[in-house]
Amino acid sequence: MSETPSTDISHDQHAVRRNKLAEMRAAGFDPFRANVATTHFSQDAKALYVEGQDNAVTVTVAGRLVTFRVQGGSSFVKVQDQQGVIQLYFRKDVLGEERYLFFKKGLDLGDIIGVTGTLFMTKTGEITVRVDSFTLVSKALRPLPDNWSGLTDSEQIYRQRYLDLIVNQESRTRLMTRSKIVSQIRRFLEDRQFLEVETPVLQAVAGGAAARPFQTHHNTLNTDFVLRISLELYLKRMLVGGYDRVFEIGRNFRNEGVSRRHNPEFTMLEVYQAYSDYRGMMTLVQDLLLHLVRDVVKPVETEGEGENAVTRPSMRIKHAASGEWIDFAAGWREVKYKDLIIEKTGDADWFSRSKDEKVAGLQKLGLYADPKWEDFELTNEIFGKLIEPKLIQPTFVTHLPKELCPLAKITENDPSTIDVFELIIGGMEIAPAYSEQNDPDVQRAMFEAQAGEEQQKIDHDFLLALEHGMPPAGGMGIGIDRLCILLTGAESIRDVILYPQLRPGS
RNA sequence: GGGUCGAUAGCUCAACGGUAGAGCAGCAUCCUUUUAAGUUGUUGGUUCCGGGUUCGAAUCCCGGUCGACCCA
Repeated sequence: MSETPSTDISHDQHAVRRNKLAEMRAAGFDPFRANVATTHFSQDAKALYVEGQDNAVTVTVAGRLVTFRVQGGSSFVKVQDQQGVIQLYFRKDVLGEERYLFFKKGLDLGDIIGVTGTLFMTKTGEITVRVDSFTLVSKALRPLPDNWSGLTDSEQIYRQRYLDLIVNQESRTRLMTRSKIVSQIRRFLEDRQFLEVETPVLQAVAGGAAARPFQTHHNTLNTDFVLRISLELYLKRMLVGGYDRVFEIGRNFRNEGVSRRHNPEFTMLEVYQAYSDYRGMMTLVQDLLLHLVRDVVKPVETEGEGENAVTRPSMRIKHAASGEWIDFAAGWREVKYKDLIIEKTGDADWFSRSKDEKVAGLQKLGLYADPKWEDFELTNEIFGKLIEPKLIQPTFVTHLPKELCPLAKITENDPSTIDVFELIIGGMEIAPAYSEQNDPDVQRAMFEAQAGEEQQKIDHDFLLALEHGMPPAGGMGIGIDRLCILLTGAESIRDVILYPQLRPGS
């Protein structure tokens, strides 16, 4: 140990950067008070370059420094903005001794700068800005993760998503695709005269689904509330109110497990269309998904190899979990729930079997069967465990058992099923849709049958609304997060949610 | 909730009972068209936290925190 404390901070990047900032401020320049009037984003700027006409166009662009290569009196750096990366060329003889020194010594990877200069093409063919002037507009006091290896620690990726977005290009584009998907869903529905509405998150009764809600409390009303678990019941009130086509894209909250496919808060789209039914919803959801694949995801397929390779638009997306290609352009399969069960069990009389026989049937299929389960739960275990995960290509499963949803119309010639479908793609439930129940008496009876002893959980205000008359309607929901998993080929819901739920860090 | 695995420099990773290392980044140096990484030199560690075993622990054991995967 040395007698005198070392003042060498060259190893401490945070301290080095703070020193540089302090020197700038001492010299009368504060980067955090500076700004730049940009004229273009990076890719828009590059698009202005005309082949062979170097230095004809002047642009002002800004972004974060992501590469920094000094070659003596000239330097190449790259900045990244929302659109991507653009290369900048700094020369000592253009900028002058003092500014070039500031550039070389004052700037660090991660800093945000603005530059004005002219477009030219380097001898290796990259469109580049020849910098006439530059401004530091934000100093990064912390170093970036290594731009080459990226950020791999999943915890840091989720907790410090901004770092992930800066250095991991896959995350950048995947989460941008999510934004575009949501935006295009809105446009698609608005083009069909659907109105976007916003309904309460804080509710007295959490209805519309079977899930455990989060509880909260309003102080001045001195009332307990729950966070909504679905959008359904308030949107149907809109149908009663005469909004014939409505939708909402909103956050739902379910106080349940966290997994690769579940986040406690997640985004749902729900759509209701008066004078339609579940078959109308089939057309709507298929049109919507084809639009999203064609115009947002824009998959391409490559044929041939090397120089002869040709890429052309495709409608196929690779399913990350199975490696199978999901073909959206092929005819979408439609099959009844009962037929799938009969096919899987090999028992044409499955639905008239006793409960004991069903328990035995599950065990024969290698499934755990809890004797406390109801008949429909036993059957649905087969669907959930053995059938749904295998439905990779888009499949409408129709006519589910009526116990699975109390809000849909009973099938006219089969009182054991309801007029609904579940769209399964990639082994995941993507979109359920119903012919909505609008008979207030049937609806009340269904609620009471399901609620059992928990009568206080029935939304009587919703039943009152139905008694005023709700038009017949088709309703459909899409889990936006799962849709994004599917369309971006992600492996986990955390990859398509900017800030997935984690335990608070230390 | 249960099981398995993991946490080492700013980032990516080695070291698996015997002096904690490398690449990138940083710092210094030379370099005016480079494409992850130009030259030469060089700094940098509470090995997640707390106990224990041992002459000696990043490493073995126990407890905890956080994360990933699988199961419920």
